[in-house]
Amino acid sequence: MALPYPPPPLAVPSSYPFHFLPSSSDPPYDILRTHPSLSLLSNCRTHQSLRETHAQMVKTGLHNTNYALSKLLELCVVSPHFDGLPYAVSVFETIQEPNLLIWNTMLRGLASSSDLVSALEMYVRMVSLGHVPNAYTFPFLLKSCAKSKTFEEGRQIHAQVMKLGCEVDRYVHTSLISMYARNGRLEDARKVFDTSSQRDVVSCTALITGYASRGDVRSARKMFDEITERDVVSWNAMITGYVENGGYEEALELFKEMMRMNVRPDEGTLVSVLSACAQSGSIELGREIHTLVDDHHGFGSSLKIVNAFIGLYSKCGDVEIASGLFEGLSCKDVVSWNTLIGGYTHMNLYKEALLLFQEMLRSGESPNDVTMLSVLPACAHLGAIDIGRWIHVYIDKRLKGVTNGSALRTSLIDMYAKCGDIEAAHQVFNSMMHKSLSSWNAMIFGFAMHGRANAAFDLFSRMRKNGIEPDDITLVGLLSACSHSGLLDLGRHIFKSVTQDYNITPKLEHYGCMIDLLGHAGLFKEAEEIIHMMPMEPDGVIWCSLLKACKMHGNLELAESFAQKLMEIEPENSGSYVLLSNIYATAGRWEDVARIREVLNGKGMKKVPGCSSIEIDSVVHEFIIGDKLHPQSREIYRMLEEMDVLLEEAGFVPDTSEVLQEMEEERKEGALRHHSEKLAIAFGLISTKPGTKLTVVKNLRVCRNCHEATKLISKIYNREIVARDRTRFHHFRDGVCSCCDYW
DNA sequence: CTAGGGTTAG
Repeated sequence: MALPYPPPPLAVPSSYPFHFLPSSSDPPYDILRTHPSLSLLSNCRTHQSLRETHAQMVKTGLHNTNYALSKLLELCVVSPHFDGLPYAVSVFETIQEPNLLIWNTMLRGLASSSDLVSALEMYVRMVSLGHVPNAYTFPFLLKSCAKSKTFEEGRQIHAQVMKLGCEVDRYVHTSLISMYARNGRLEDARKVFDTSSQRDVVSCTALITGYASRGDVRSARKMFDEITERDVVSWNAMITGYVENGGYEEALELFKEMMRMNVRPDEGTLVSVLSACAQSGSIELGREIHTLVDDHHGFGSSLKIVNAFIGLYSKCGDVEIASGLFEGLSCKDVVSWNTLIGGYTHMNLYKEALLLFQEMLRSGESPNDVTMLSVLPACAHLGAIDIGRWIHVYIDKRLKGVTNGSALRTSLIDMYAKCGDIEAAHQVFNSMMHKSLSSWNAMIFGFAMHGRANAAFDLFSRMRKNGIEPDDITLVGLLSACSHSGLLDLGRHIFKSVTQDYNITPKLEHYGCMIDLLGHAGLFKEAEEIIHMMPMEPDGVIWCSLLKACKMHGNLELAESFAQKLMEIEPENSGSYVLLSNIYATAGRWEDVARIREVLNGKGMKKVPGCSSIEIDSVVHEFIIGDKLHPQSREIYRMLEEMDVLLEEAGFVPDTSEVLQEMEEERKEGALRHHSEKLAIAFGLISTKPGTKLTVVKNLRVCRNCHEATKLISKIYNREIVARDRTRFHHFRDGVCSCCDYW
């Protein structure tokens, strides 16, 4: 048969930046293999040394050989010492005719990053250039599909596997099982599993992980028990499966059994077990393992294990030891930073969390999604909106397609709402393509907190129209919207529908909101009926809200009995004593005030100091009552004097009963003692341009005096002032507050 | 050159 001459041009997509030059013919293999530049390659531990070796290769002409290039790429892609993937990609793009090994190496690298799209693009490019994938290609590709949560692509790859007859390859077979299992498609995984008669440990382990990640620990255990020859990995998979599903006891039990059977634990075992200890609070076993590890095995130098210990100690409350271990690390990775930052957030040490985050940035470590999920709540607590905004930009720029995208947005909504910028929160919410239930919930809570009950309920009906079922948290959000706005009847209606319409068993929080609403309205009888009716004991928050209601309605008798309950439940909480003494003071019962103070002093308890913070130019400034520690203290107090004069001129009369109830030593400083929020506002006024909105965060509730004063200040200085107290937001503008004096 | 498990948050 005569071939056409000249041959027809190759159909090559024009968009590829490839130069189809004739491939350079590689020199004999032996020369290549022993070439000095190539032996240098394996010693490269930094990005810099890699580039130098690459330069060597260019000098000697090795860069034109596919063999040397594949070695170079492989090193870039697998090196644990640095992230060489971007460099690999840039080198790859210069290769004139990459061979199958090189394509596979690139896919290998892309599979370990979690970038499915790039991996698929690479595969499509490879195939459309006429390469036929082989059994080495698919495991990499399937790993990419397993990591992302879309199994559609995985199924298409499966079809390609079948077309090429690669399903008989052991590696491909297990990769397919794992891909389906990790995507939650256990039926499909099982089908692939059953096509082979040989049930090796590896396939079984893939299924164990799949069952466990879907919450089906029993099927996982059944599979585990069926394995005749278990290896470390299968033990680890089962232990992790238990940990993931909260079965810490079983996990630790299995670990002990594993030790009894003389299976030597590896790094992965310890990491899982330590995670179980951390989450279940088994600090003793954790310490035991710590001494064990220090004594025998060489695990002390393993970064992953040290990180696991940092997690253990910071979760179990020993932040000192955790930060000691962290400081002792000569080489920290993202996880080390994330773990300690998360530990600080966990222990409510928000300032420390933010400081460590800033140190992380200075050190040159790039934060990832997990970092942000720890840092954003810290911003939210402290009202650090500038840092929060910075993080928002960072997420948009650098964390575009990460797996936790939805969680990150939800965390941003919460951060903006808690930092006082409800509009920004709303914008983030509206920009979300895939809204999860928790993002709806976060937005509803945001509106509730800002006293915008209408917006909360509008959002709720939008949510229902979108066919989304509310959960218990959604309904707490709605109830708290009612309780922040005093919507008693609507609250009653929602409370009823919790059980009747949504088939949700009311939790303590639902009862709490309802009791708060009733107490606020002075309906103590009804509130107490609910307390008798509910199946659980009320907590401190509930008694506290009733106590506050008593103060508002001047109900001394009930106040005493509620305070009694509160002291029983939380004997070390000074709040109950302070509240009760305030109530006595309002009623003029000074001997009772003195008596309570004595009890308080006798127990060595101290009133929690009011603390307000304001963020100016990304720096959070904290103030406590009467505080003179700030470097600009003199200017602040000068401003306060001016404010007091103007307030008086505007007709402001302080409520003296609130002044009189201050503690003795505080009273010495007179009636002009300034609450922390006023200090923060004064500082805000002198540190920002006229007309700038001020946002203040306070740890306690705003007192009536300060509330009145702030209303006037917003008018006198023509400033919008947003203040967050313990439970909600107040937006002061032109002499009025968004809460309409109901809080 | 390949497959199963393993740190951080929620």
